[in-house]
Amino acid sequence: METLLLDRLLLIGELFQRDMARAFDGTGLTTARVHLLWVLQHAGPSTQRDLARLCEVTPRNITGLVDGLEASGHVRRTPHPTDRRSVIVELTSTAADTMARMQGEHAELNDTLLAAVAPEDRAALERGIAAIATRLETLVVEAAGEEDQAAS
Amino acid sequence: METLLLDRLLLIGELFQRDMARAFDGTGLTTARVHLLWVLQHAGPSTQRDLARLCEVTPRNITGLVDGLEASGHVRRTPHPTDRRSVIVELTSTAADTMARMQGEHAELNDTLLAAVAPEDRAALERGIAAIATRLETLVVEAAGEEDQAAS
DNA sequence: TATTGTTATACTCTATAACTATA
DNA sequence: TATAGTTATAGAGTATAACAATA
Repeated sequence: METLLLDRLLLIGELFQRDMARAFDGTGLTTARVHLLWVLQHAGPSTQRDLARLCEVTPRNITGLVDGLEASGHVRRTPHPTDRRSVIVELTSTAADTMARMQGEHAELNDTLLAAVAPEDRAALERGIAAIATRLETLVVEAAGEEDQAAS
Repeated sequence: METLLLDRLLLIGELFQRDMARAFDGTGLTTARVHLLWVLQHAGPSTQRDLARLCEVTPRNITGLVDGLEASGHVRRTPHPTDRRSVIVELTSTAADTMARMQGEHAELNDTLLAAVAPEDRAALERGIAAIATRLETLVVEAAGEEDQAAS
């Protein structure tokens, strides 16, 4: 039985997750926490409310993740300069270094995987994956829209 | 800034998960439980120990997942014919129907996504993804091996 | 009155360790 | 003595709801 392209894509996603989880193992970091660090690195210092929106989770969840990351020394809570309700979360310098290193490894992995593809196939591969990602994103957005409609 | 191929692949993985989770929403099913159902559909009636190995999860975890799926009527526990320690888990007929339908939708999604790719790019895409999956699998296995060695 | 974050509570997934029944 | 599954316990991630402080 031939393997569907879809199954290979799912396998790739699983392998990524497993590899990431293994890389964090022993550091006290988890997938959810690294995701938050990643978002912080890209967005810069942010309120917890903004982090909740960017991560698409509840504010309550951000409280828990920030609690953990603060305890492990990866982030710092500072008061908002004008809004006393808000809290600004920012990476510590060691965490910023860690994230920069991770981004480097990420680019390196990208190159390693691309090197496994025959040079004459690369352009078509890039186009095909971009097309699939776009199509899938449309499908997911449509499905979510229908659900919202059904719920109202 | 150009998007890395790796980032698109990660995005595709996330979108799949989100779409799956949305599809189960309201049915009482979760990603972990559907995964177990999927394994059961492919392996046929199995002991919990075999399910633990196939899902790469602890036996304790299987107990919990089977408890939930039994309560929701998706699986049935029956005694092992010869080994009185063992339990055989099998899909109920309704769950078998559900899984067959899901497999159909899965193949349909595969076709839909492939249809978004230019016909002349498809062969190269298939080859490229297969090459990447193989390379990544090798990397993950190697990394796990090093870790095992370090732990001993 | 609306918003930000937290406390309270609960559920799922996951793990390890100890235990029971059986092989 | 080893194996299959469960109970006990624990921790992370997630959610909703109620609440305090502030806007």
